[in-house]
Amino acid sequence: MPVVTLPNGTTKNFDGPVTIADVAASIGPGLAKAAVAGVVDGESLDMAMPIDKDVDLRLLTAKDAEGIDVIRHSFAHLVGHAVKQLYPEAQMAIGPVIKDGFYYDIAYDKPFTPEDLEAIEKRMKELIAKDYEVNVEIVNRNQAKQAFESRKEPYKLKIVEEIPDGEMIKLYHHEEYTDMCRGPHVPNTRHLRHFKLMKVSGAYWRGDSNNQMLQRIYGTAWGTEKELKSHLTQLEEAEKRDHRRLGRQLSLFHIQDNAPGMVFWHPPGWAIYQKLQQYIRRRLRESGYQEISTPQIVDRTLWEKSGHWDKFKEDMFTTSSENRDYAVKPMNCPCHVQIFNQGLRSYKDLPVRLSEFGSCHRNEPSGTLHGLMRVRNFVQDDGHIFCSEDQIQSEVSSFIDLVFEVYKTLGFETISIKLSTRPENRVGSDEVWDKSEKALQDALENKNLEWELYPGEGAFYGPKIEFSLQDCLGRVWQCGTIQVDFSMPDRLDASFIGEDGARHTPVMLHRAVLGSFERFIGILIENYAGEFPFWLAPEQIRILPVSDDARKFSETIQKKLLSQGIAATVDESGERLGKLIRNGEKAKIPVLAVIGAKEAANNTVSLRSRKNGDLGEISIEELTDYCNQANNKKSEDAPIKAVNS
RNA sequence: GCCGAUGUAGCUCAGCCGGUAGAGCAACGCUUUCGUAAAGCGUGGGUCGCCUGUUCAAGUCAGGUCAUCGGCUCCA
Repeated sequence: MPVVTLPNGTTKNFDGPVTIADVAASIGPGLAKAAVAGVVDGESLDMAMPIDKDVDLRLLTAKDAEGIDVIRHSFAHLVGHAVKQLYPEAQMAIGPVIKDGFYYDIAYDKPFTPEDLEAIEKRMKELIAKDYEVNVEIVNRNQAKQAFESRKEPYKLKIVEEIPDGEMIKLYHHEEYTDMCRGPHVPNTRHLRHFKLMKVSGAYWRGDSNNQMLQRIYGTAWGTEKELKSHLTQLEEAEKRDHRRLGRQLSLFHIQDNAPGMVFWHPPGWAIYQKLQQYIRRRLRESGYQEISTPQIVDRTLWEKSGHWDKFKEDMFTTSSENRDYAVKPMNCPCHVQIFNQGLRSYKDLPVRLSEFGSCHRNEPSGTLHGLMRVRNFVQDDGHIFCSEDQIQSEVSSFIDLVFEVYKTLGFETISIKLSTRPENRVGSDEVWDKSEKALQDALENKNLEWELYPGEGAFYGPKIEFSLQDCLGRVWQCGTIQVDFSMPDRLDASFIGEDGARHTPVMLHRAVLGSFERFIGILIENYAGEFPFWLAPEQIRILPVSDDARKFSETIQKKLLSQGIAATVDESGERLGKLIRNGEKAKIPVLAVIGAKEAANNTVSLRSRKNGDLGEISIEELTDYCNQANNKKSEDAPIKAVNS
């Protein structure tokens, strides 16, 4: 006599065993039709699964995130169904749910072409239209093996072998196609409607680069057509914001064949870079850092001593001269230790905070390069804090404040934090690990911050905190980090004289706020869609002379603005005003200043903002005041306020 | 590094079954001196990524190579 309790607290009594589908039907025909699976006492199960005891039940539909995941998972099976009909020789590996969709890894001799993808999608739509029942069957290991032996599915067999004893094995029958899955799956393909196959790519079996490469078919799937459309629109929007595309359009930078992964910054891009760097430089100075600069190329022996040569020599660029081998620095820390090591340090000197905008080269594999986001030459806003163990917590604490302040200034409000603790292979005693992990954790907790723990994910030399920010499209980018290092100061002979008069080894904190300028500017370009806030904009004000008569006055105004550090230009092209405005808007300039006979007579300019159009006249003094304020406060578009107030 | 795709004018792209390249925008010139997202007319511009091969003939076919793009792996 099972009693089923629903989420709203109501109960349903049944005379004997029922299925989840039966319960749904007893609640109402609408729900029975919409339900794709049920959660029974916390476990997600198929609609066909029986209930023979008292349980809590929650039904899943396309309106629940979990329900959509069931739908996505079933879409993966549908790929299998279609692929096996079209390409019977193909062997199915795994087909899981991912963010926004699903994929299926498939072994097949011939590469799938975009035409194949279209054919598969078409066949999937035909299968969906049949509204066929998906039947789930619980089997034992031998039955599962037999099924996939006869179906010639070697990858499925390997998976069967690895299912732990006692775990339920379920086969899902989609007409003649059979797949294996933990489930649950939709009971009928009528739940599968709103999807699109996106792309094919290679993927290693089990994600191991020693294994065979399979073909992965990616798809996106949603509960409603509207959600699908909006997802596709968002992808288009992301493409429009692509920093490589905007980088070309706005002439910010380029990368060319003979210097793969290295950036040629154009004047506008370099202007942004400079403003960002000057801002960070100032913030670091205010936070007690001393800026330094260290060599690009250092003798191999230093890298041997630091341990980098052993681990990363393949990824370093090397050169030689007069029988000495050198490496181009892949990171700045060993050089920073060299500066710390000059002269004798006392405990009274600690913490020593050294910062460098250090240009590093790493020979990243060719296939990983990606615009500004993954390059071979980048500049870190790097810094190393040499301190005592007791100082770790307060240093970490003030670093966290710095990260939050900088991200906020740069337009990012949503920040997530990861704490990674000791891995299996590590250096340093457990006591020191205990102490430094606690220091990081205490620093986070004292600020009431939410953070996620990643046990075992720390570096071999110490635990770390990583900061990720979320951009306006919801994408998450890991940027800042602070890492405790017990190893390098010792390897490179760093020491200080303690209160006791003896030599001690300092702890070293590696830290960066932005990470790399290249990547961070890439993120900024995409976050702002190329429409940089006033203070960061490479061209802040473009003056548009209505006719040639206005040129003289335009140039006078430009000089005045330039002399106050405001990036102003005059459009000398001689086009008509409509065209000048169009070009200014396309160049995403925050403020356009129109100057004609009227303005020249009144000693004013007429402003037009990127966001709000024509704003009317403003005096030159007011304009410069507000621009200076905007530059200092790093606010968005202050000249607009000037006119409105 | 691995799998697949791509590489033609400054940019975006077309170019069929091999017969020595084309559009729009941009640039340049002339006319126009203009008031809030495109004035009109005209002109110039290409070693078709690079190398080798097949062919009477290669942007087009084949092999190699470099780079880029989408993923995978990696990211000290």
